[in-house]
Amino acid sequence: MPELPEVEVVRAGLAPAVTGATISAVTVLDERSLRRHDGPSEDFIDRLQGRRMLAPLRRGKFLWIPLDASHRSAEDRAEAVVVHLGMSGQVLLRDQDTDDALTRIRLDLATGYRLNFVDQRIFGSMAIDELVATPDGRDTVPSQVAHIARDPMDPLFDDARFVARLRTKNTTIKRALLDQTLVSGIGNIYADESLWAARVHYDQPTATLSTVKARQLLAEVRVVLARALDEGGTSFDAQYLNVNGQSGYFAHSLRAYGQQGKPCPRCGRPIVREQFMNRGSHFCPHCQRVRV
DNA sequence: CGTTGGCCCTGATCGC
DNA sequence: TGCGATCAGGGCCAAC
Repeated sequence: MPELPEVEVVRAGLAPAVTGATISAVTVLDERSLRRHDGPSEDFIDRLQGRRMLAPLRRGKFLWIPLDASHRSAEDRAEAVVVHLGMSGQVLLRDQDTDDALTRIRLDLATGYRLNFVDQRIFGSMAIDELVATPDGRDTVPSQVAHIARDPMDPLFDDARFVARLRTKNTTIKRALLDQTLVSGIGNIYADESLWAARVHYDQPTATLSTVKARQLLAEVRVVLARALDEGGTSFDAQYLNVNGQSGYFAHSLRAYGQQGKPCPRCGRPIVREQFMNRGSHFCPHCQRVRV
């Protein structure tokens, strides 16, 4: 489900409710949602109950809430609650008398709020993870986030390095956009939308993209992500909702994703959907051609 | 080593 | 109404 804009909407929605709040009770309804937690659910619960949360952060599609370190000994590493929404995860901000279907983990806060981590397919997860320095030493992130690249909305994202790495890769451009170690936060929807905007075919080998074209594509990625964020993300159904259970509106602005059979907004010829990497790729065969 | 196919899962929806 | 097939926004890792 959620890509960078949707996760950022969740982060921003969570911030006022969790920052400075203390966790009073933790309920693990389905242990499979702790697959990325290094320990049993009792460990997750014990380490979280009574802890105070700091302002939530995000990189790409990963969201985390650092935990207040005040009660720990100096040798302990700082840690955070990491949330990944996978394909179908949501975080819903509720009162403590409200339950949601498919809630896998529930956090009750001393302020009276309840956070329901809801996830149909259980590809998402919550975990307590230690914070480590990023390879460039400029930031601290959960260890399970350390291997991914900065996202394109990050002021420290290195455009030149990204373009240079594209050139050395033996792969095609959509694969590269979805490779979170090259650039994070882009998923199937925004990959298709950005490629459409930049008029690049999904199967174009990255090594054959000119520097100019690569930079243009990166610029389109940023335009698409920023606009989607501005519209509250993409909601097709109840699979993506913000923390208050509301839909985003970017589905109305999609140009390629899910538009198979409809006219290309640029040239009027039908958008086509093909299978690629076990998913759908939506594109305009006229505007987006593989250039050798 | 870098790249890739297969797999992890459930529930909503659609067609018969 | 019932039921099986199909589909879904992601990430990981074994196997090549």
